[in-house]
Amino acid sequence: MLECLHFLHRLPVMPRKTPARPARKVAGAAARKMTSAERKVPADERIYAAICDAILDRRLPPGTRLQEIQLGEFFGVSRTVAHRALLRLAHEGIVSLRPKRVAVVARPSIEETRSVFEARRAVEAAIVPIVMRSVGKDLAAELRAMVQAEDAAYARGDRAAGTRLSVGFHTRLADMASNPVLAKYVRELVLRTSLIVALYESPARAAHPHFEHADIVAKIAAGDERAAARAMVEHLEALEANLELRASEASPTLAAIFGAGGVHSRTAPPVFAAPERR
Amino acid sequence: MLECLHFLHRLPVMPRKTPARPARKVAGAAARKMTSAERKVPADERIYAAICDAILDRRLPPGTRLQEIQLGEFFGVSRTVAHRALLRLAHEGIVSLRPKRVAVVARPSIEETRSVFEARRAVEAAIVPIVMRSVGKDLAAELRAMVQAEDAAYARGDRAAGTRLSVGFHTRLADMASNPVLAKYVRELVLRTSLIVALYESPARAAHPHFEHADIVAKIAAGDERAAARAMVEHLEALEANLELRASEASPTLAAIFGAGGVHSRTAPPVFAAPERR
DNA sequence: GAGTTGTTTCTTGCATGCATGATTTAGGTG
DNA sequence: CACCTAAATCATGCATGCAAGAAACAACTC
Repeated sequence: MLECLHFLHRLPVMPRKTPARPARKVAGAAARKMTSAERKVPADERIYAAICDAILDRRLPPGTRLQEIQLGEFFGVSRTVAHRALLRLAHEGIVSLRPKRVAVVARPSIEETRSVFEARRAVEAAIVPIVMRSVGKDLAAELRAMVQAEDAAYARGDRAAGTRLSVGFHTRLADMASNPVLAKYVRELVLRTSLIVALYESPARAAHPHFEHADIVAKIAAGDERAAARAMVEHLEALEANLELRASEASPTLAAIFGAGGVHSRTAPPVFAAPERR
Repeated sequence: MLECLHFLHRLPVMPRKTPARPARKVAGAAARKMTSAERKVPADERIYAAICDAILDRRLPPGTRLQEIQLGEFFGVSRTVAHRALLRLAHEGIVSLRPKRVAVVARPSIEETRSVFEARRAVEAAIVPIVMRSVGKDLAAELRAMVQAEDAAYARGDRAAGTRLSVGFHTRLADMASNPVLAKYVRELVLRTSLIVALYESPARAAHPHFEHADIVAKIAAGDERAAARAMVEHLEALEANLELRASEASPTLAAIFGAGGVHSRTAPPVFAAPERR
């Protein structure tokens, strides 16, 4: 029952205290393996973060079903807590949560894609000059280092690391603006972008590593606010242009999906839960 | 116990079904007074909307305590539902929700104020050209009408209506961009601005009605994207500049607050719950 | 009398039970 | 054999009970 949550390889899977009352503080040898960090961070935060991580790393594709009982069991908490995490994800447009229906990882529509990129251009273009005004050489150096690490990752073929660093570039830049509001928006939009890319990424793009981050950093270092902001906008436009926004394989006949493989029974789903049928 | 929720003058106060099971559909003459609209809109949405409305109308000042049981009773639902509404408000920075503590309407700090206005400039300046590109004469006319209504309200001294229309100008403009993401951000930021204004509004500002909305519309109609966006930025800057960002009366000695009036007992709080003490 | 400590009274955090509605499965019919 | 229908199963929505923690109150000491 837990095996379909492989995308969350978070170790601290507490064995779900006995059906009786958890006896929170009494805690024998069973529940005491809790890092101090985990004790402080509320459980719903952990679930939220785990799902975000999984989405950013593309381990959790759009359409995946997220049952609250399952999630709760995995993290050793009740449905209530899992539900809270899902609720927050739903507010941020990362999971789709319709009443009485199983929560699923969102599948952003084409329209939504347009909106998300438009918003990213607005927010991130604004962030660039803010960072430039408030920041010293040291941060420029940090950015340069990040870009180098990213390029190195792509160069050695480590796409996973490359993606992570690429995401890191945007979020770190956002953090540098010292504006929690804007930083939150960027994080949210980056997550949604991750879903979008998972759905619509053009296969051609693999061969198309982008040096645009380096370009942005260079323009930031050069001190030309206008040029730097424009570089950011163009980078995001390129990213969007590289998508193949065809009307996502809406429901390509179940046969086409499961054709060769044989249909799995409900009680033994594939490693990744099957994408939501519709 | 309910009397301190006067700011929510929402009529449908269901008398909280009997302590026994609600028997949802059976519903005698008691619970059947439910508009079809109310039946569809989930209860937590209604609570959320009611609180937002109250904040926008300045009926609900920063620091007001929002107990979930109280809220739940008022709307005829359980703590669970009220809690969900509070959770959402907390995500949007409108209420402050620290663990094990009563939720209170947020009191944005000075730093936060800066962030909110910076974000508004970024988002709303971006919205202006988007609207200009996608919109026909009819919408320009609608904007003009809104501004006229607003000015009229201020002219006749109806500040409540003026504020409402002023808020409406920003949110309607945001809606015109046909971008749900950006529209959501604007709604959120406008709400937070409302709290900020409630905290820091300079008394001088009452005498300072702003014709800047009219200016923005004029520049939009004129078709100069750059000028229009700049007008929006300047409008927001003026708004921020008009605040008196002194370190909010942190804790002006209890005596100063309750000095003349005599202290109310806990069971009979003043009409508006006293601002959170700290 | 001011400050501090102990006690009482709230209020929230979380888990769970029941009911509703969705989804799936099985069965029946043209 | 496809399509529709009915029953069973499953997952969530909501209310509530219990425990932990905070706030308010009271008493006590210096």
